[in-house]
Amino acid sequence: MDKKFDALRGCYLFSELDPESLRPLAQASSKSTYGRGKTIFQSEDEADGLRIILSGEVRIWIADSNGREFTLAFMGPGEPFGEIALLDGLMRTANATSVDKTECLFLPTSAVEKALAEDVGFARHLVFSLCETIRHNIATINGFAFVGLDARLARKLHDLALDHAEIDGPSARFARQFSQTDLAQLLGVSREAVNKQLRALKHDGLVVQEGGQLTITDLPGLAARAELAAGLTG
Amino acid sequence: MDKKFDALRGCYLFSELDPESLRPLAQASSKSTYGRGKTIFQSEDEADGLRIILSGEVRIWIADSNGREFTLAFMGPGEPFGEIALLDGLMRTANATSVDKTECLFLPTSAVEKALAEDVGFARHLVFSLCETIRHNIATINGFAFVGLDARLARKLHDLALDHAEIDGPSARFARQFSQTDLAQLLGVSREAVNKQLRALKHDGLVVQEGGQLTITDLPGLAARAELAAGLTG
DNA sequence: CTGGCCTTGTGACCCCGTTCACAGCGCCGC
DNA sequence: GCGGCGCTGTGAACGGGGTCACAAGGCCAG
Repeated sequence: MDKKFDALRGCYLFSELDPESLRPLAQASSKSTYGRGKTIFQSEDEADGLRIILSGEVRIWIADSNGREFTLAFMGPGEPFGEIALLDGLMRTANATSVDKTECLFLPTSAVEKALAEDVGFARHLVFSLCETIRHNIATINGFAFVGLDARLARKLHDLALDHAEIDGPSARFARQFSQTDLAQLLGVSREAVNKQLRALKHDGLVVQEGGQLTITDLPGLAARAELAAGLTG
Repeated sequence: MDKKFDALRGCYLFSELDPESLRPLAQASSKSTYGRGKTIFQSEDEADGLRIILSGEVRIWIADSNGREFTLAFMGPGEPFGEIALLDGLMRTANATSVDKTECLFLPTSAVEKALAEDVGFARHLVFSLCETIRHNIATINGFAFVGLDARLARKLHDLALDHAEIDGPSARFARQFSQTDLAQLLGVSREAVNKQLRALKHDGLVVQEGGQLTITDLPGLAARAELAAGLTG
């Protein structure tokens, strides 16, 4: 089980925990593997523990009663998820689904509580993670309240590029495909509306589409279109 | 300075802290009073500490570059605010303004850090507070992404009633006036749009307006209109 | 009392995003 | 190879919310 131990040690959440405390934590944890598009947990479930992504990608999303979906975040290797319901003991706030085949390390509630009690560093990192989530959500609210779809799409593409693309000067090539439906669900609008805005971005030479693959050709231009300074001030 | 001590002791944030640890914390804190509509801190300021409302009301809000405002929350006595930037060390996420004359207890960063180190209960309460903020923000995002303005206004009035009104059977009388502009800023729409929806609510007998004072006459009806069950499921 | 100022009420007009309805394309499985 | 299925592209029609422009009432200060 040194694999689990190494996984924990490599995670920034535990970077300040000494190896002796880490060993039992590794033993209490378990690895689970999910196929493409599998449900990890659902909104309103009861919390069972904390998960850390080892490989793959997880989508965190909410839905309405008609099946419309809004994705709050895509999370990647090294990132923890499922902390909120675990920490406050209430129902899950959102759904979590694997995008591709993904591996997670699962820490049951009891193990997390033990780690929290023993390790201030772990607790602090979890708090940072919560704060990051809040800042991300406020940015989302800002977008809904203040920003037109044109700038919102530009901003989202810009953000996605920083996380999911290899940047080469002014251009960025995505490591994976984001469909127009993916983008629509990230922005809370219809797929057709995204299509229309993408057409505008292509027309203005900010992105190109080669073989179904979207590539950003002018990252600074996108940032300008996103009015990155505006709307964040207050 | 027993006033500060009592104020801290009355706050649920410190409910598990023993009096001996509380005493120095009370000494490190200071009370500040703000007039109507005064700025407490601004978005992008550096964090200086944590505040707890003793009396009055504080509005937490963001704005865009054109001056349009969106209010994230109204906070009342006993509630802490300003934790986020304090905990992650980054700039403030929002503005805080006093609504009426309000008194706050101010705990500088150093005092909070000391309390965090000494008292697990305090840390846990702060974490609960963060989680509550996240749940509130997700509900807001849910509204933007899924819910029409009609239901969103109903939902917001329902929520406001629970916090700011005395409930009398199916009806609720607000303890203070919320102008249409207030509601518009809570919902992220124009004042005129709120006016139109209010007209519909009045027409359907869910609210009445007597002398500029809005009163809810049918709380269950409002809840139904809000489709409270829908949109939260996922 | 009177002049601002804030609030509510309301209509006209416009634009954007939604919904619905297709068409074409590429890929995978049988 | 053929038939689905998911993705992209596009257009028509509709509606909701934004913006602009007023009018009217209440309240406070001078």
